[in-house]
Amino acid sequence: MKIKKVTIADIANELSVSKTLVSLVLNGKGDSTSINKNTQQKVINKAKELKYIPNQVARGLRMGKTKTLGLLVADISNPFFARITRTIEHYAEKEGYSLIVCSSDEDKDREIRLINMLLNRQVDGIIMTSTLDNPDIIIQLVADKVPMVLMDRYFEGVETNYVGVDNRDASKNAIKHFIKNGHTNIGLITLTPGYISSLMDRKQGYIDAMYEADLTITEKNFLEIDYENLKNKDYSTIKSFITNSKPTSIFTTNNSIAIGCMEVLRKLKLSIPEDISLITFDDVELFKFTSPALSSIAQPIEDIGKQTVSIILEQLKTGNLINKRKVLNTKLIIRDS
Amino acid sequence: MKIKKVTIADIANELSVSKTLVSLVLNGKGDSTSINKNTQQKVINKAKELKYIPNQVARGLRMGKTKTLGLLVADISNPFFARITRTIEHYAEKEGYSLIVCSSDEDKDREIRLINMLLNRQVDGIIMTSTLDNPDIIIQLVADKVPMVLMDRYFEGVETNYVGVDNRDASKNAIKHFIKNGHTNIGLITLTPGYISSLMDRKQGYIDAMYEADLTITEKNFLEIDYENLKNKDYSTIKSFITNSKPTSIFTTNNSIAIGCMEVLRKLKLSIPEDISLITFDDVELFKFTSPALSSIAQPIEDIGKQTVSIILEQLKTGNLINKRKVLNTKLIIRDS
DNA sequence: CTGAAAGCGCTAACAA
DNA sequence: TTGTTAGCGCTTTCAG
Repeated sequence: MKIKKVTIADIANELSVSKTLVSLVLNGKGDSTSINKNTQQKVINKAKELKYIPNQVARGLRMGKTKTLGLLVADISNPFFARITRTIEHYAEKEGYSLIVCSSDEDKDREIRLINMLLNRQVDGIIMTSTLDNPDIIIQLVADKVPMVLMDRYFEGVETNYVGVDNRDASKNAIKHFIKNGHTNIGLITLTPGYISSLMDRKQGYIDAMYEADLTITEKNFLEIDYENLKNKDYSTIKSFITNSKPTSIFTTNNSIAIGCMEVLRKLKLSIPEDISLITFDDVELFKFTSPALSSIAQPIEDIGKQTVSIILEQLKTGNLINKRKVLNTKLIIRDS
Repeated sequence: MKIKKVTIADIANELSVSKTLVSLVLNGKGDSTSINKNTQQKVINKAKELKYIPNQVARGLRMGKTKTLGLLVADISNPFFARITRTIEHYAEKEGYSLIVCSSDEDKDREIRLINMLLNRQVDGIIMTSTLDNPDIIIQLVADKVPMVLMDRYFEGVETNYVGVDNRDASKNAIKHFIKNGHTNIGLITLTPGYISSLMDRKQGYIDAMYEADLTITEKNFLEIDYENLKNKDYSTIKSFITNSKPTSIFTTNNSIAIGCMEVLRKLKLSIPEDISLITFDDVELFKFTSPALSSIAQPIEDIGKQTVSIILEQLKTGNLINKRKVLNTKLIIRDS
């Protein structure tokens, strides 16, 4: 099927020079190895004429680096991750790196498979939002000196790079906003894999604020919805949570939950913010236009992507693992909800 | 930096067997080549013990296939493409394929660079939404027998695979809906690279409907907004279009334009649908919750992804290029706008 | 200034 | 039942 491929050997043969020379010239090392300008031009012309396509795979094998980064997110179709991916792609491309993108679907077995797949493919580094409950694999990666940066979620006690936001403080602020407006029965809806650091911190921020205001918290304040259910738009638990706990305000820990929540409130004919107030983590462009405009905590997506790539590139360039921790600022955007 | 890697040679040495044997066993060909069950187990154990990671790059070089697909979209951060990517990832992974994802940003030079990058990386096939005005490169790819499928956008006269929707008919229906509701001054806002097939067809559908209803169309009915401006949220041309042409209804050819449009209408204090009606191509989950709920043309995203992968896999399996054309159905969702 | 040769890790004839 | 050998296409000493 594939048409015979042109290799440097072909160019070398046609020109009766060595592969070495061709390789040197084609890699821009012609001048530094002082190869005849004339010969250089001939090589370049011939390459063009033959429509030579350098084989990155062979190159990767030889050089031990593929110029590829693995990007493992929870779900690429979530606008938060999609936008981050775009910025990561942008900054990675500047340095000649491509991205193998994959989604874990918040499934840890799947994530492990994907990490192995990335390792098989010899990616030069891995950027990931891990959904693991046990960081052993991550620790192993560090031990194996795999350049890596955790995004959005970290692991307590694991020495590696992390880029994210102060989830705890951001959530605390949101809850304080509720409290300031007289709310006392504040519900929190979060996701099931309860060990995910960002989600835990968001919950903790909630607790902090409630505690500080001397408000009591019981199990009735919390709902954990299963990722699978959320994905399948099965919002039944949200519905019963709202009807049972009757919160006057709700804090959701990510954008998908917020959407589910709006769906339920609409079905229940409860209006926002008259009946129930809503603030969510993650800002989505359209929240501005929803009815009512949704209040949210916006993450600095562009910056998260930029910092992430910059850290991984630093490791790739210096050849040393580093251990940076970048906690960026969020913005609480109060709209009409 | 990288720790010494374990190869099949290491396993072979430790066990005093040949690399061949190890390779055979590890690839599950132990039985078919009737290798001693015992030996097989020893190899497997040793591989585990040494934490052997197969090198896909070496394998790819040797076998001439990388088990990687290139996915080139206009912009991965656009929810339409993000969702398609997710489904493509899903179906590709089932067959062991990974995705190198990249965004062209509707920039043809960039797209050409990215196609070359994918070719360099020896992807086994390419799935793309091309933004090219000139299909020469695509024709060349076909000539070079690169498995490929065009998504969303095709090229007239180019014999290759395509998966998309009937843009023309879908748009025509939307406009007919406007007309049925008494609109005569209907604006169309689309994107600048006017040669993109899906966009052209959407415009043509508009023209069809207007023509059929004996409504006159002038230049004042059309606005083409530059992709860069749209991306930078520079909506000034939309604003002047609306104030000048004073349409009573607007059809936007994709979701980003619709968002820009809402932004402008809000600034202009024009309400939907009282002052201006709006229908857009592409449905976004949140349109249901915008104020007012936006009417849209929904594409069968799941199916587009599924068909796309299925076509490319068929080519990969049979080793023959095929030439399929799948035109899927859209759904006009009339909400409150 | 240019070339020969080795080898990255793997698979697949072909031998034994 | 297992091993030898020859590359895949490329880069890179080391020689000339």
